[in-house]
Amino acid sequence: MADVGAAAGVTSRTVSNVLSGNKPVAPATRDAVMAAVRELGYQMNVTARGLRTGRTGLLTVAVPALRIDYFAELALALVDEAERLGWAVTLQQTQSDRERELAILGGHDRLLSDGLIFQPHALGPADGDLLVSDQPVVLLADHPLHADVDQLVLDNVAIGRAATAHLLGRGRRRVAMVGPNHDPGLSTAGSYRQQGYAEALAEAGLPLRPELVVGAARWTWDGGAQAAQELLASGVEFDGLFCGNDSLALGALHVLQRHGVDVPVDVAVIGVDDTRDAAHSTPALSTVAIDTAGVASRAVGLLVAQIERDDAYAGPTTEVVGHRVVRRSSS
Amino acid sequence: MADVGAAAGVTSRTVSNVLSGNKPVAPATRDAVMAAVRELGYQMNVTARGLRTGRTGLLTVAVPALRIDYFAELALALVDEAERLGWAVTLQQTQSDRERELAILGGHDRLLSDGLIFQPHALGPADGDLLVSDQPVVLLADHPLHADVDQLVLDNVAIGRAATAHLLGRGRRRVAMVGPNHDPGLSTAGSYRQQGYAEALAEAGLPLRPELVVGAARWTWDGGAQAAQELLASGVEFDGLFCGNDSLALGALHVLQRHGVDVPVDVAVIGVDDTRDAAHSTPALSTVAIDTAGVASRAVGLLVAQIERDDAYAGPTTEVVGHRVVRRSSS
DNA sequence: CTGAAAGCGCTTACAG
DNA sequence: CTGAAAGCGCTTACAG
Repeated sequence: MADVGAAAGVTSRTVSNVLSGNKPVAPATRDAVMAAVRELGYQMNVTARGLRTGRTGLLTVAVPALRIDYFAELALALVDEAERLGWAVTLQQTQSDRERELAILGGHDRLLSDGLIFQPHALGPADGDLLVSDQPVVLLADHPLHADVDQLVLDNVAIGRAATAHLLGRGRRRVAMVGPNHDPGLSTAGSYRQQGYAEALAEAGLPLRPELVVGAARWTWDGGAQAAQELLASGVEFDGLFCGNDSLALGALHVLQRHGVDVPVDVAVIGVDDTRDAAHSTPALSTVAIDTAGVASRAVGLLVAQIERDDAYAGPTTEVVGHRVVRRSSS
Repeated sequence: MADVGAAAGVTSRTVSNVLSGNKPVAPATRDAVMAAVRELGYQMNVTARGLRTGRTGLLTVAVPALRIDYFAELALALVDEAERLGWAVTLQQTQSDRERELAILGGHDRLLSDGLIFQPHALGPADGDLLVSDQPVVLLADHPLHADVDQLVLDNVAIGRAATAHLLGRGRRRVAMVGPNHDPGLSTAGSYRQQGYAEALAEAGLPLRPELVVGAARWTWDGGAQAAQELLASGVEFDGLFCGNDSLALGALHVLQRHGVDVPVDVAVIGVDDTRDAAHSTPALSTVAIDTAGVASRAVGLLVAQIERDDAYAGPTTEVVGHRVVRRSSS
């Protein structure tokens, strides 16, 4: 930068002012500096700028795994929203590994960035106590964590209840569920959604039949296909199927149809998330839509407000993320 | 860091050595330092470390748009591969905007990172001359750029030829194509794949019928659905359909089926990319698979070799990315 | 509007 | 194995 200044007949301060635009510079000086920049092929050292200003222009987004459609769509929505506000996003996957998630909470394993949006997967509510971070944080979670930070939380019990109630409302009386994950290490949305499922059945005065509930270790298309196989193989009768997410539902849908089950006549199916694929299946998949774009916009908004010490930022809040049933042809 | 040293009875140099692991430190000293770190809740300033070492641990991946399945899968494969080697990835979208792509080539609009993997979309071969970068770069492209850097290039003509030849090999004689994009600003893969299509027809001694070629401005599911509508509405007969990518093919497949067209009996369909959705449609979609994982691994490998000045790195190369026809039920 | 200088928080030769 | 000090390349009060 000093070299550029020398070539333009000014000091590095003026070069800095021209390049950053922080302070006004006389047009002639400005042109001379830009000419020198071009001639010397000067490119600013962004790391040095970052050290000085305390800003990197980067946000970190940490999710369990990008191979899971929901997290991929969430991450990409966050990238879009951040970009709109002039920030770039660095992606980090935890693979639902508890140690890794604790390291992120604890502020170790820190990437170069000004703030963190973190979706834990293997942490319980009490683990929030371990949040020690001197950097701005927004948590996205399946349940509130015991931590004094911004949190956007899904109401998974309500989601499970809404999905199940929808199928009951379509006249189904033997509604099966695919999804609960009893891995003790993972506090997934599965058990909360299962609770909602049970509540909806109870509200309708219907019995909870354990044989209608099939677990799925991984919430993927293959997991859903396998669960549907199991359900069909068991010979148990069912006329409705609530799947923990859309990936499971699409896999299940495929298997049901291959076995000659008419969806929705024989079995009505509903998923959760409203991923892009849901609208494209045949029949198109009913689902409980989670407002991913809304989550992304709110999460980035809160994080940037923290980073920029926005006056309008009133301190940590815990907000519940909205959801709504989207009825399509599968139910 | 000096404070931590004071609390542990050493200087910042020793704290640095303990934290970085660069130099051996006596166990007792080491423990004292770690204790002080914990007690003071010290978290290293990664930006300062970056300025000093000249490394950020970050790679930038710039693609046209993450809403396009192929680029999303490519970007996520790059994230996976980078993570495997201990690097994190910052994502940047160009929206196929020529100015933005030129800014990236020119080294302006630079993010904090040690290297760049860049898939241009609006640049012609000659634009490569504008590549002025003092940072390591790997280009992923639809055609070689005139630049002395590492490039991984698709052979799009061969891909179009292979897809079309596959349909011809299945006995089809009136093969339609969806995809060419005649937007002069975009040097997409479309025109190359169309050239391959034409070559395959010529090799089989079949005429090129312009009425069988339908453009698609956006290579999305909706774009494919719309193109199929047009094709059906035009009343032209066809028994094979080559789509520029899988998203187009899945949209077209949906519309064909909704209009009672039996795939593959009436019309055999093939796409390109082998995105995850291709295997999940009914019927499962035939496609020309691009070795995305291979591209990701090679791209990250080349970039890291440049960054680390690996002795095994022999200077810029241009390599052709592999592809192969995957036959499924749609053809 | 511009110069000369301090300092952001690390790492690393230079000594011991 | 550790201390004292320089320096990475910027930005920004302090002066003028």
